[in-house]
Amino acid sequence: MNIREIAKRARVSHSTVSRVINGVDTVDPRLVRRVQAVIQESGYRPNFQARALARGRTHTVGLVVSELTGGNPFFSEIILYFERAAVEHGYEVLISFADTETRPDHAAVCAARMQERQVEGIAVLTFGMEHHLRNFPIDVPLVHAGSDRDLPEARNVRVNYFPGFRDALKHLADFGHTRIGYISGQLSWSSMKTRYEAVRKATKAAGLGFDKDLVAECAHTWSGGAQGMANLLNLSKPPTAVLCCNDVAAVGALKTLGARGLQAGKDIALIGFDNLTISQFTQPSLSTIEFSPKELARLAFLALMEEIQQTEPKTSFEYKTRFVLRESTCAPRLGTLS
Amino acid sequence: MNIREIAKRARVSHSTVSRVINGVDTVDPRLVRRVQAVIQESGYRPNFQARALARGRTHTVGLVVSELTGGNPFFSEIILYFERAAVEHGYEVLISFADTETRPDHAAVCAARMQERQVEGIAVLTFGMEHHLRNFPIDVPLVHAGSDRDLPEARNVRVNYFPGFRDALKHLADFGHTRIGYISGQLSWSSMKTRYEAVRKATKAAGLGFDKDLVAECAHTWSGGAQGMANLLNLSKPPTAVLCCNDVAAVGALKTLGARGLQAGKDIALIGFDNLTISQFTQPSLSTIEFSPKELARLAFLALMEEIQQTEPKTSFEYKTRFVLRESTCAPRLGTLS
DNA sequence: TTGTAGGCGTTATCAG
DNA sequence: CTGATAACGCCTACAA
Repeated sequence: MNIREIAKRARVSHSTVSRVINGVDTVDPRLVRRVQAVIQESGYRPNFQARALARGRTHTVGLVVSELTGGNPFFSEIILYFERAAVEHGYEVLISFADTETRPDHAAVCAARMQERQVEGIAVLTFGMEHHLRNFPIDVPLVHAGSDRDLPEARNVRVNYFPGFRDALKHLADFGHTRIGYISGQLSWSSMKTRYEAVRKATKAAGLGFDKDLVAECAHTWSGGAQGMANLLNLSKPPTAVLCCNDVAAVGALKTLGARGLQAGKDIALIGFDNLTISQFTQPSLSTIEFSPKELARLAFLALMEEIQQTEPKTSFEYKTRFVLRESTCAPRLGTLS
Repeated sequence: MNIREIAKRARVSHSTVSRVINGVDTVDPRLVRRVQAVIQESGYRPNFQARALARGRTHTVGLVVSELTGGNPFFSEIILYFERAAVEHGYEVLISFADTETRPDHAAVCAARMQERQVEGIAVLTFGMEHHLRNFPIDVPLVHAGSDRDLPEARNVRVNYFPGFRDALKHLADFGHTRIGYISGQLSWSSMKTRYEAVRKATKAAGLGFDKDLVAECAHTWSGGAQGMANLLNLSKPPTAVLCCNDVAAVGALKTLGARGLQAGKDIALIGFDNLTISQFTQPSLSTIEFSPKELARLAFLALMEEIQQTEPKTSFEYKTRFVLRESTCAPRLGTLS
């Protein structure tokens, strides 16, 4: 069933059918009705491929996220809200998971595949692996998110990690903590590097000394967090408070604490990052730093729209992190006991 | 940069270029080299839209999942593994989240949108809301997953809920439990209804009586689980063991237990469903029933391939649940104390 | 206001 | 083995 068939049945030319479909208002109302009736009863739907080919626009965008984080609800929500924003703007989204671990250039491969599909733009939200795209000339609009500065290679939704960490560290300093640990993701991920720097800066801003020995570099996963906390507790002088690079790692850290008979919010202060729904349901609930996938995904999509439409002047999109106080923090105890 | 431009530069017809691109082996090797050289240096990539139009195949499939579950890692992994299987077979995937809560027909709307995009098939993995598609004539191959029986309206990856629940209940019965609660998702979701029936059947199979009053029907979310457990504990005679419709709800239930000073695996037995990664990181770790998104997504994709290729005879895909023992179960205590 | 003709970038069917 | 030529389904001047 195509446009010509409809035309034949409605006894008009296929151009007229095309006009009706596209709401051109110079068509005789009687013809409009006749055509629409035929469309109705035949259940005809225009072929998007053909339309895209003719118009040169696909109304499709690509979204590349990191595969490592498959079990991390953060990315699940990124996808959800990105898709929602896209649909609201009449776009469809092609999804791809990049294996950033074993194949650093995989995100580029995914992006290239999408480009063949004529996507109008691509959001590469891998939070730290974007730089591998530089060597691949992708010539559709590209958007990243997560870096704290403007990127030379693509539009970026900047993330200001500082406010969240600043208030978190101020909170800990007020409690009297001086030995503050940090469970970091692998610093080869630029986003993890950026968070690390933000922690360092925030520590100093809180008037505390930053101690590299209290940084555990692990995978930013459930098990990575568990490992990181184990490493910190095994130090001869463990920290009295610990920040984590994300909530998933913080949940892993909680597990290690439990296994050693320690309790966050009582024996040690623990702070996560992301403010996932789960952080409300841990025991104790997790103080954390909000990094809303909903907001980020929305900003990323809007930035992508601007790139596609070449809007000028460009809006400067920035996401500001924010400290969320719950139950997992307390005054120093571990250090003072030992 | 299109196929004609390449043809001009390589001094051949565009048909020859097409042949080279598609690896037709009757082309003069010298021409092949000449064409490939031009393709190389120009960075030309074929236009998938045009190719799809000409071939009548898009090599694209759709995946519709439920939006409610946005914060649930289960769906994040479903998407990941479905995409992976698709890419392995040379397919790209269009993703959509259906708002199954407030718009029961939304999955159908999403599917219709995808159909306009000429997807070759659609997997609607909403686990319980599929029946709303019946009234929408979608005429591309459709696959569902989660029902325990073959569906009239679409191919289905059957899930056998029984083995998992049977072993779970046997385990509880061996401990001596007789009052076993169940935190169910809303029974308007057919998948929740099916799980409920499986629990009932398994309870009887374990030689126990099934008590409807010990079933709490809530949302299958973190907070739903918390609420469900609260409801059960508020009974005049609470259950000594509780099953949950999924792990996310079980984590919510753990939260309620903690708030009341109770401990799973000591004061009360708790069993989840899904075997999400997080179930290894709760405290105590969660005994659960494995419902692997990885395997399910893979089976769903394979079933979809069969539907698309109209393979005969059809493979009967069934996923069998399996009980996973961890630390959250114990002998009855709560009831015996009161 | 309507219809005719040409084009979007491919693939596929023919002669040659 | 190669190259015209005609689809694929739609949009859009341009002409009527």
